[in-house]
Amino acid sequence: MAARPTIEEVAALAGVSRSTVSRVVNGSSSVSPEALAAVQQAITALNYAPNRAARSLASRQTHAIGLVVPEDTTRFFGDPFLASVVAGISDRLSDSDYILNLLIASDDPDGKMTRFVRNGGVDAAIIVSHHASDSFIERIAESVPVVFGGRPLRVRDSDIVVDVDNVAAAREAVQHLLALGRRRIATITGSMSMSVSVDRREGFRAALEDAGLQPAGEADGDFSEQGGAAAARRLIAQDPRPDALFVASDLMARGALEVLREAGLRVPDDVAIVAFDDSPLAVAADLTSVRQPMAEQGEMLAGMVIDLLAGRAPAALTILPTELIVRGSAPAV
Amino acid sequence: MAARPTIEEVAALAGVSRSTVSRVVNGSSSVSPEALAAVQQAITALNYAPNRAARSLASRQTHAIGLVVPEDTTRFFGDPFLASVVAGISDRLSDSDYILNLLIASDDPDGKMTRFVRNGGVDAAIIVSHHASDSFIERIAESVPVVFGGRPLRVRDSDIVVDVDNVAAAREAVQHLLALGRRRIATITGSMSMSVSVDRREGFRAALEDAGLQPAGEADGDFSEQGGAAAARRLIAQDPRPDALFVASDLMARGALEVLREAGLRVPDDVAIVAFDDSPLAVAADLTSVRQPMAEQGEMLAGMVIDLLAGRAPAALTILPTELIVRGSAPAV
DNA sequence: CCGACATCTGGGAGCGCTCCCACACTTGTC
DNA sequence: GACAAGTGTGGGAGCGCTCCCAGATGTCGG
Repeated sequence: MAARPTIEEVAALAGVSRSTVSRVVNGSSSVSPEALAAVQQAITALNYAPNRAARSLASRQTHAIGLVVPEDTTRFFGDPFLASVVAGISDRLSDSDYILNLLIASDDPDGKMTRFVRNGGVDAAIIVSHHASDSFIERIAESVPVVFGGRPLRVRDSDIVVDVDNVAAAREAVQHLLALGRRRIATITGSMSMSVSVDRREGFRAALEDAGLQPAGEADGDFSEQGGAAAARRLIAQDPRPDALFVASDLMARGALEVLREAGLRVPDDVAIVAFDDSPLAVAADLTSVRQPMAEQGEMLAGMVIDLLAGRAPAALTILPTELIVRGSAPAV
Repeated sequence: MAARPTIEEVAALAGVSRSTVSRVVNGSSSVSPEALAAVQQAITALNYAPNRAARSLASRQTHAIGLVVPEDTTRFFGDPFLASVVAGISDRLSDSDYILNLLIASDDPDGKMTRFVRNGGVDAAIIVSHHASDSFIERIAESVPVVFGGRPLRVRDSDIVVDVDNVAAAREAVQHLLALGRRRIATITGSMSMSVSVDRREGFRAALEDAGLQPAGEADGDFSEQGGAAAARRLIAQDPRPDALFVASDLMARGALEVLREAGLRVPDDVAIVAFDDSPLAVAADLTSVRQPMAEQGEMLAGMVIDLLAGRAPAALTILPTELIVRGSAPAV
């Protein structure tokens, strides 16, 4: 907890002016080699670290990017999708001089998070796992540039979004189950306040309709493992029992698998499963799953924010590719 | 992205001085009711939010607390222990006017995280999941007050630590297995670069020694689900096979359970298991587990940091109680 | 009726930077 | 040899706050 030297002290030691030190610190080109060397030496000698607050105040930027996740802590931590996205974001950001600020709160009752953003806590925000009810998001978008991971339910013209084609991906997943000869196909959806859930259900319904079939059940699993288990319990209690499940996330599928096992149902013989995300969970549980490039999505989100802050306008809508990864829970035909 | 009003503009509208507005914003007492009302009105009218950077610069504090987690993102997200601790910290902090800054990095190659802290990014840091090799922690502790969740391997006099008695807790866990009549007891440990792992193994050994027994195996599961599975695989390959496992975390136990099931071994009949953490995972998997108050630990860590910053010196070492929660994986005698 | 004290208020100074302009000094050009 | 066009450098101003001191006003007791 040594006293922190100021730029002025570094300048004095290096025998140059404040400005020159600032140029060195900020990597400006027009500094003579001698001055550069002297300043660098002074910096290490004094163990100088520029004051963030002063820098922010003068330059009007914080060099911080907020990742807003409107979920409670438990959910945030449990979900491999979010984990991968965060990993992607961190990865991309570690090449830049921005730092990541995780802002996790299912809602923002006292407005602390919103206030933090509005007070100039971050230069921009990435928003993932956005629910229709998250009104504080709008207040955030008013004060800072924003990029969405996953389309918000109500898109405004100015919104910048990175997403996958959930409808098409879900359709393909269900078509795989159909190709396997399954006819009583049910789905476990995510929360309907999120567009991903709505879209995947839409793809599910469309595929069945194309085949002239009715859904064998739709249950909300709320994107959690327990929710997936509960939904599976409801679905297999039906008569006739579904012979296939399209589950909107690996995590919910894991919960469902447990329930099927307890019920003595074999996967895929009795019930075939296609899940979504292709997270490490899918590998571990041998789940056929729709791969969406989660880490890439994170990287892309981060890259877009950087572009945005650099004055380059990113594309309003980016659609990333998905791919059905076939494993044991719904094997190849 | 409306222009942000300054304190000066608020003052002008309210017909008072900058200072009075500052007093209102910071909750100072000596402001007349009329002035208070006028200022509050002006603040809402202009939608004023004080500039964080300016405030930090002038007051020399950031009102941010860093949570340093020296793990990679995947591990950070997967572990229910960390999830609960973070939840506890957020909870406690949400009553204060501090915000939480998650600093997650298994190491800090370019020193960005360290630099952030040293640049005055946070007022203090909470460090959890500390490994012996994390040298950047020391640099952080040099520039900012620090509180440890879980004893670091090398404790310095000035360190403030919140922990549980891992040795005693592990001992009790193993004694439960002994009381069940198990005699070939093995353990799956966490990473040996962490004191929790060393301590729990010590408790394991001590309990066996008290009973005049030898460990039936010790395997490092690295506190991950896959690590736990791999460790279990190694342990059950031994001859004679262990009839009980003390696993140093619920997450590793989950991995082990899967392996046991695949091997056709029944729990608890063939292999009894006592795990550690008593996270939601333990409930879901019906694991007997040592409860440690994770959320409370988080709350306590946060409270201590707040105390520290308020000039109140917290106790150097706080030991939280543990309790063995008996479930199906190692039922009551 | 005046000093002693509490209560409220205003404004100067300064936090540690960045940004911009001005000023050397060099180099090249016709 | 005068002028234009670079280079590198220094310092003033200012970012939007907080902190502190001084002043204004009110209150009370002797």
